[in-house]
Amino acid sequence: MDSKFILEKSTTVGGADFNCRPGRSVHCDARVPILERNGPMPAYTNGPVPYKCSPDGGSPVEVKSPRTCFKGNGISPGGRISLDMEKNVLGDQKDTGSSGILKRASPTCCPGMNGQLTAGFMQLETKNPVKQGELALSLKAAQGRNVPQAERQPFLSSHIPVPRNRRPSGHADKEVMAATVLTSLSTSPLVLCPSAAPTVPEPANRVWKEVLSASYSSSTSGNWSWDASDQSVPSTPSPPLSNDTNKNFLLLSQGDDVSEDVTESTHFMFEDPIPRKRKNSMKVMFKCLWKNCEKVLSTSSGIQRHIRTVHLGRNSDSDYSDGEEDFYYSEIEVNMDSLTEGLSNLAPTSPTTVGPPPAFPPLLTDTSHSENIGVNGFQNHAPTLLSQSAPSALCHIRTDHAYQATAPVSIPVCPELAELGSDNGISVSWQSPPVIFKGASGPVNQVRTVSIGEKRQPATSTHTTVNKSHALITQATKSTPGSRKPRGEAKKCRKVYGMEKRDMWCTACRWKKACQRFTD
DNA sequence: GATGCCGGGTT
DNA sequence: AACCCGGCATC
Repeated sequence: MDSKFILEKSTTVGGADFNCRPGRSVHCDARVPILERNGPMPAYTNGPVPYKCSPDGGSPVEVKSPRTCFKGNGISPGGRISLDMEKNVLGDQKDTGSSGILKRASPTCCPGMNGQLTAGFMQLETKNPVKQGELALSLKAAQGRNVPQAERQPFLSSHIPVPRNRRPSGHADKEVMAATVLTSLSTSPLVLCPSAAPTVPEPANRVWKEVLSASYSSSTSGNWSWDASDQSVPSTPSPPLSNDTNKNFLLLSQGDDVSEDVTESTHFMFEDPIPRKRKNSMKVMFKCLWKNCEKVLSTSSGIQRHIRTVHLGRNSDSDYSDGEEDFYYSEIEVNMDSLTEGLSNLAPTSPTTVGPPPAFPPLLTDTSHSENIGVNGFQNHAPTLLSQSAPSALCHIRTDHAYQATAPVSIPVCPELAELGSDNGISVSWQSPPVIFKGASGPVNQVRTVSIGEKRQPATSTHTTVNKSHALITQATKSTPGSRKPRGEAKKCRKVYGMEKRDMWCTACRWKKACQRFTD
């Protein structure tokens, strides 16, 4: 059941996939704390917390969430989480196992979370009467003001019906309210007790339900507009609430690109022909690697346009691209499950705090090893434009070694490219070796290898082709069967990195084999 | 001489 | 299969 899945996942943020490996794993692994994707969160888990989740009109489904509260060590969710997050950002990787998720709960990493979780918790019915009462009291005003009486559903203790006719309305206050509710809920000691009174006072429950509904409604009336497919979501039996949450989360930090690619993003998030398919929840996204910019879009064109217009100062009206943008974004795999989980867990920590995104994820702050890689693959992916403020915390960048990769998307990058950024007064380190991003979801549909010359000067592509043709002819004429191929023109790892940085070579070069990174 | 990498050996 | 290196062709 989708709802179950969504709810379940939304309460296990700990699974957020943070295994980012930009460029070379050698540096990346050392810098980036890799959080256990599926590991338990012992520090914050005191046993399953039963919830009942039911789709619209459906029967309740009990979901045992490993984490919805932060009681664990008796710490206050908000403060402790932020502290842990800072620690994690600073590189402390020792205790990622126990608090990995919470570390990423910092508002600085996931700004704008206060509104989203509400959607994720929409159909959640807690068995905690006390909390329900608190919720009712604290949110009653908001409910009465924002939820039309007609939309109020008759109370059913077994499930929470989702209003079918949600209307957009002012949502800021409701989001805050909902976040507050979630905070209260997450901190409630009774939440930890599955044996708590199973029945919930009707008024409280209703208010709770309405709060969530209102929040959900507000979440759908934010910065984007629903297309036809989207509008069906709230009324479908199993609305992809997690998707909504994700979308909200991703869009909040998006800024100027939100409106222009709204349709794409909604398609991306909602037009999944097989919504129940959760085996492969990884989505290929494109993350801007510009310093202090963590924009994540779902399409390469979108991220290119973003980089071109925002960072490179190019004419936004022109679609012309010289390819330079390719080197300022990277392809990442976003674990949608993790996103959902992250939303659910992060919001309660600081529901009203929408802090600016961190300067850059820890893995990228080290400019000497920054992996400013251009990656362009999966172009046939459903057009989408999404953005999130904490992609590094929830995204998974997979990089396979060039020599070992099979049909990867590879973008050779040379140090010379660093100068490209300085043309615009921007200093960017390009010492990192090129990387190959290979999507985890099946075969690569498109392989694009771009050498520096080719990439930078599309106009000369024909010239390059001519040269290559010539080289082939020359080779054919002078080569004999069994003879070695002529030496490639591209700089190899040895030349790019030098002997002193031999560890940065591709494996093939290290083994004195044909370079797999700078292929000809 | 530096570089690229084939071919073959070792683990 | 991963790793390493002698040796040769190429620049």
